[in-house]
Formats: sequence, structure tokens, C-alpha cells
Amino acid sequence: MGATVTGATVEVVEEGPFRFRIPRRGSMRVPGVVFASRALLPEAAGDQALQQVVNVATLPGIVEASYAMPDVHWGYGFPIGGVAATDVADGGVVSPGGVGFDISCGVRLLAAPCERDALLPRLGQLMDALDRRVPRGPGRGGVWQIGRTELEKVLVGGARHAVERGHGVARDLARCEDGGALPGADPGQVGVRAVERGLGQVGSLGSGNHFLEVQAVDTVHDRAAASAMGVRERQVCVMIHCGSRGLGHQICTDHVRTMDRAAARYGIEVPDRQLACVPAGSGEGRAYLGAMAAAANYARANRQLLSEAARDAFEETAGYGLDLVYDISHNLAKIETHHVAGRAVRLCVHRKGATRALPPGHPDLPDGLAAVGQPVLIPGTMGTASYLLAGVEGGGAWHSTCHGAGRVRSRHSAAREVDGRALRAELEARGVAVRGASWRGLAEEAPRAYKDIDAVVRASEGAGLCRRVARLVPLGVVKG
DNA sequence: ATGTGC
Repeated sequence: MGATVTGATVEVVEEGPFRFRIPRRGSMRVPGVVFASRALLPEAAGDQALQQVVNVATLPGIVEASYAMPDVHWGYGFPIGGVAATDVADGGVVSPGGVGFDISCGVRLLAAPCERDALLPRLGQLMDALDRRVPRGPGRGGVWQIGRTELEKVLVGGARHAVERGHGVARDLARCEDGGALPGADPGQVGVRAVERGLGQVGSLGSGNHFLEVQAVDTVHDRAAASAMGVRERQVCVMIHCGSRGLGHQICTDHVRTMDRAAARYGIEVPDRQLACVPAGSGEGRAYLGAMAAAANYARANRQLLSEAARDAFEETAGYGLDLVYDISHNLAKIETHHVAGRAVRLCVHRKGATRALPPGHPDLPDGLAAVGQPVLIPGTMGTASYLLAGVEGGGAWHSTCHGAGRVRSRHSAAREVDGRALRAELEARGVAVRGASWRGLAEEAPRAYKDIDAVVRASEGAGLCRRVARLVPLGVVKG
């Protein structure tokens, strides 16, 4: 190929369809690889995402490449849509910026035993029931009021603990990444401020692009996979997109500060302070990974409790419940074993705004999904489509794919250009019921502030990172 | 994303 696309300062070489390479230069230890169409390459004025791909390539212990998914955009230190793996035994680092402030932000999809047309007469009533039951917006209390002892159990047990307390059924856990609890959580590494912030927010959506949507399956792309996952055409589903709230945010803040001070002792220099990192096996590295796992479990319990709220609303208004399809994070660092140059190596895989996508046959897949691969959940922008995807054989970037549309316009700019009331009226006119938390919040999340989700998913599939299983469209949105 | 900002 060899066509060169000139970015602001970063040289990007087109290698093939949906694949660009940033050649290794200067202190880069590995090249950058960007999976995207030309149209999806970050080019918005001031977007430093490709420079961030370059910066990540300088991290100690990074192997193979600094990867970017098709929804890549500017983030804190690492780009959102970035994937980087470091060799733990070779001084490979862990960096909180490679996970993000919303630790274990993720998505779960639940399926209702009902078709779209049968629900429509009761949609308004259902949305009102959800409106009453789903805490959302900045701050604001969660559905579960707990004390410190119970919070510690949440940090260790995640969704598993929530189910043990009666908030869900055992089958839910089989459909959660890691069975609902990431091992290795260390509540002792979660600071007092993080605990304070986390106490009152278990079971709450938060704000920004987080949502709970009632959706309907619009297109089935892969009938066999959809069937194995428990999804069919016209089916009503619920998608929940949220994370670890103030607790995860505070953990990130605290550990970035610690690492920023400690890095010099390990002889680490980074091109951007936001890339603060230490060896994953060091004291500070293990402390962060323990706190990060605790936040991940908090996020999983959070989604489990919001599922219960949604189930209660469905039982109340429609007389039936919801089955969990899957729950998966898109902001996490995990210690995983991969083959590098024919050798099994323990890697610290950072996925920030990127989703794990295990291929068919992977041993970590639950019963019934081994033949089709891991479900991948891609939340759309308010009022637009969302996707159910599956992992594929040979997927690059350590079995990872995209996570969503990717913002192209700042919150501020969106709020200036869009009127929240008019946007709600527009969505309602298109048949999408809206229950928001604030007018400004709605305006900031207007579809025009994001990339085209259909294009992002097409590029992800085209790049061989995943395949499409089903496309879902919103019937009603509960917005933080 | 976030008790939204050094």
C-alpha cells in the first residue's frame, strides 16, 4: 500500500483496509497500529489521539504494538479506544491512564420474553416505572444503601455478592465476565475518600454517556450466534451502560498521584505525566491492580443492582422478567496469558474504551457460548443504534474490539449547539421515549457529538476484530 | 467519566 495520510504531526501509513501503521520513531518501542477507515481516523482540530498512540508506544515492556480501535479519540494519557499490553516479567508497566477514570465502565444486555409490538402499548408505563427506580445524574444516591462492611464485600465479590444477597439469580453470573467478580481485589488499597464516595452510589447510572435503554432487535446479522446468546429479531432488550461512579474516579486519581511520584525510582520516564506508570509487579503496581479490581467489582455490582431495578419495572408493568445475555467491561487492565513469538507470556493488557472479544473455543467462555465466541456489547449514542457483536478467531490487539461511537464534539460544544428540550421532542417524535435527568445532560449527549456507530462497527468487523451478531434500536432511554 | 474547575 504505502499511501500516507498526513496527520497533525504523526505519520500514518495505510497498510490495508481498516488498518494503518504509525512507524516506530524516536523513543517508541513498538509501532502504532490503528484499526479504522480513513473517515474514522481522528482529525478533529486539537484531537491528540494519534499522538497518544505514539506516546503509549514508549511505555516500558510494551509488546507488539500500541493499538487503537476504530472509535479512538483523545483521552487522559492513553487515547480512548486504546489497547496496550506489557510483559509483566520484563518490567512491563501498569498505568491507570490505560484504564481510565471510570474503572470497569461497561455494558450489560438483558433480553425480555416479548416482541417490540407487544410492548409498545405499555411502553410509557414501563418508562415511568424505570424513571422512578433508576437513580441517575451526577452525585445522587443508588438503589442499595449499604455500610462499610457490606461495601467491602461488594469490592471483593462484585455481582456475585449482589446475587448472594438476593439481587439476581445464579444464572446471571455465568453470563458475566469473570463470573461477576474479578479476582485479586484488595479493598485495603481503596482510600477513605473513594470509600466515602462509593458508599451511597451502588445501583446508580451516573451521567455523561451512561444510560439504561429499552431496545428492540432491529437486524440479526448472525442467526446462529444470536440464538446461542438468547436474542432474536424484534425482541425487546434492556441495555445498561454505567461504571464505578465516584469510587473508581477517586481510585484513579489517588493511584495516578502515587505513581507520578514513584515512577522515577523505577527509572521510568514518560512523554506525558498523564501516562504515570510503574512496573505491574512492583508494590505500587500491585496496589493499583488490587484497587482497580475492587472498583471493577463495584461496577459489576452496580450493573447487577440496576438490572434488578429494570426487572422489577418489567414485572410491575408487563408481568415478566429479563434474562441476562452478557455483561462486559470496556475500561480495564487484566493480567492475561497470550502467545508472543510462539511463547506463552503473562501480559498486562490495558483496554481503555476497548472491549475484550474472546474467540470461539476460548476456555473462559461460559457453557453454550463456546461455539460462537464471547458476546461484545457496544452502546450507541442516545437515540441511535447499539450492537451485539462476537469475538472472532485471529482477532488482533489481544482479542479486543471497539467500545462505542466515540465522541467527536466536546460536551461544551454540544451543549452550546443543542437545546435539550428540542432534542427530547425530536426523539419522542421518532418514537423514542426519553426520561432524562437534566436538559443540559441531554444536550451534551446529542447524537451529533459522536461518530457514526454503524461505521465504527463496520470498520471493527472489516479489521477482523469481531463480527456483527445483532443491531438494536432504542424504544426508550433513561438518561443520566 | 467525575461532589465536571490549580
